[in-house]
Amino acid sequence: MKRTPRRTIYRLSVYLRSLQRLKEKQLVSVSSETLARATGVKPTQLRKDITHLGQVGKRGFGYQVEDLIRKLTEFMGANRFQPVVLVGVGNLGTALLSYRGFERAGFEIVAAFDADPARFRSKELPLKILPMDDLAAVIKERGIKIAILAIPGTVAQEVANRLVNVGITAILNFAPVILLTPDSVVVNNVDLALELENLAYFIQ
Amino acid sequence: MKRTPRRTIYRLSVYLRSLQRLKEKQLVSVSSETLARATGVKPTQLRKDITHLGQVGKRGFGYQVEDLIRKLTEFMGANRFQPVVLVGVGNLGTALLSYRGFERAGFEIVAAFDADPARFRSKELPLKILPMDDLAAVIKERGIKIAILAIPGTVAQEVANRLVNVGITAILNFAPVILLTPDSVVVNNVDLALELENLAYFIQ
DNA sequence: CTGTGTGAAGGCTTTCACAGCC
DNA sequence: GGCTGTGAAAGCCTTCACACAG
Repeated sequence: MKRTPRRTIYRLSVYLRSLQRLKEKQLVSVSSETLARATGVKPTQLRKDITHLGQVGKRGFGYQVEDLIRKLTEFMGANRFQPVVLVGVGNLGTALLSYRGFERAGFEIVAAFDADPARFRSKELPLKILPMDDLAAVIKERGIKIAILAIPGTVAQEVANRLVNVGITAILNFAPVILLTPDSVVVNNVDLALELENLAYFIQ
Repeated sequence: MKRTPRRTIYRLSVYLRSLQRLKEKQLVSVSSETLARATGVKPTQLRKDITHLGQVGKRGFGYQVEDLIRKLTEFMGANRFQPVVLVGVGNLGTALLSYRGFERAGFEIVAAFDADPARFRSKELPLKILPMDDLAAVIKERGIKIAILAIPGTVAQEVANRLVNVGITAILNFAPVILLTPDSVVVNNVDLALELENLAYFIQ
């Protein structure tokens, strides 16, 4: 089997999400047609994507929901159910700390850091906020690989460097800057203003 | 000139962002090489993208920062500096309300709605939260085109339908579902859990 | 006969190589 | 000489058409 394209991997996550909802509705099997419609792609695309999982469906019948979920989960990793650190507990960081979606997807924020851990926090947080000085110790000790970066752009690169130095290999970056990292580190950027700007372009 | 690809439009926003920082540093001109490195793309790609703006650079010299910013801004729209409504003021919605990046990018959240506007809010918000019943009136009255959706997936489709019905044509969707909308409506999805999941796949 | 799996075609995006202008 | 602009080539992803299994 050829290397799986990045786009395909992304869509596979989407299918998994959608299947979990179908399972909740007690659905046992599903056709590529139905699942494709639920996820906003074309049926052929979905079948092609699923090819990367190996032999899965039954011709003339469709996919077993449970089976497909199992195969997808397995494919997406081994690497899920990972501990994650959050760096930066401002407005956005606070929201991320309280976000239930991560948990459902198999991730747990096990530590949160902020330059000023003592600063007033308006709500009770589920986690004690640690000072940045503890970053290295916690990450190394627990062997954490994934970090969420929710800090101002001005300090993002510097903090990213520190994270990479202590063993982080995957960064979900909310700072509106392009991080320069070694090739061995993978970065996903979420730039909220960019999304809006991009959206606005398409308004006629 | 051919139609500008979606990916290109996206990158053009990135260049604009980066140029604004360069301008703050008093830089007057910049080469495709330099700007490309700052934004994480290849110089040829950048030049190809900039082609869509028409004749911009000086050969043998580079791009005038101010000039390029002006052309990019113009190209990206007319449609920036738009009023935006926020629907859903939970953890994430609150963070978005306080997020300064939108403002800097030329967007203002002019109204925020929640199913339960009276619910306890831990911090002072810059805007009064309105009940969902006011949605139609506010959007129609002010001719708003863009909405940010930060509500649970279970109700997202229903609310999206309402938004479309009252004139919204662009949705920034944070709910982890694929929204079904008419072709005339453009939707950008930001699924935080998906981003993490995707990231985890690439850890070796 | 239904609906998956897949080679081949088609379309889109990126990269290359170099012509052209300052 | 240096750096942009761009046709052509390469690469990647999506769609098609249909073989084939249940």
